[in-house]
Amino acid sequence: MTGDAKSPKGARRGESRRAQLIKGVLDLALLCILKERPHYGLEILQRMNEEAELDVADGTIYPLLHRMEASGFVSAEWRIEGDQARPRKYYALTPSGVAELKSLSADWRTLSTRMNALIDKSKP
Amino acid sequence: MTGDAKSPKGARRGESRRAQLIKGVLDLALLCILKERPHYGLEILQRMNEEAELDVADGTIYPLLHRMEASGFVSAEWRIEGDQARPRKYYALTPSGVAELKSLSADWRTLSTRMNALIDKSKP
DNA sequence: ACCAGTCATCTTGTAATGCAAGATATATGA
DNA sequence: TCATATATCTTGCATTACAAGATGACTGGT
Repeated sequence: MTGDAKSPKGARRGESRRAQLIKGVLDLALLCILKERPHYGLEILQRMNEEAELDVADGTIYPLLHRMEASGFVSAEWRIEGDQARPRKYYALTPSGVAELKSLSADWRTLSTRMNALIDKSKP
Repeated sequence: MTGDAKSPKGARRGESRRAQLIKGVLDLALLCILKERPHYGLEILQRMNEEAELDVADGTIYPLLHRMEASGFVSAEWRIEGDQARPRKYYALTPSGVAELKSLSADWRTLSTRMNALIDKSKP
């Protein structure tokens, strides 16, 4: 009746990091960018658009940053840099965020390897 | 007031194929698999899980197939194969699906190149 | 001083979709 | 007959990328 005898029932949603990866390359991109140095919001946006060509909107980046902060991967701090007058909110990687980056990028490597193999296989 | 002086409206983000890609590597994987030969639903599921390690559920694959069919990329046909008794629904690529595969895999190549560059840059 | 534009952050509403769980139906074997 | 396996499909929920809007503060032109 249930027809689903093999599915691991204990695995509630949110455990599967692979699903996360498939949906959000954005998470990985963000962690990579913050690994280099702290950035503020619009700066991240610019780097994603120009460098990674991900074509992200600011309505995407701020909720993403807040999710990452709530997960403990990112910390935020208002700061005044150099000669600019207004403070900007700088986001930085936490140690736990560094670990997450390591884990996510390993997952990415696996996924991209498999996908490339699939694509090659589908060619003459 | 509206603070909306910057939006270059028009064609900007309409297509969203990139968003599609980011979210759904599944689409690409499906097209690749069907390019080789027609498959029926659970067969696709097995290949995705074993070969691509995408960890997909059947509640994912059937809606995906129906979307692809509605988009004209995939055609479906009940068929009886060899000695098995019950018919299975075989899905195959249409010419338009082949074109979509070509387009999507080009997008994939771009994305994976940029992501790998980002990841490399974030390393010591 | 005033006003328009820019920078920067944040919120809201919508649409897409992956997924667990359930429903349905048929064939096979105990 | 009943349980199991195969196979397809549906439903409800949670996530989330995005457009559009809101807010506030500084700057430059007049």
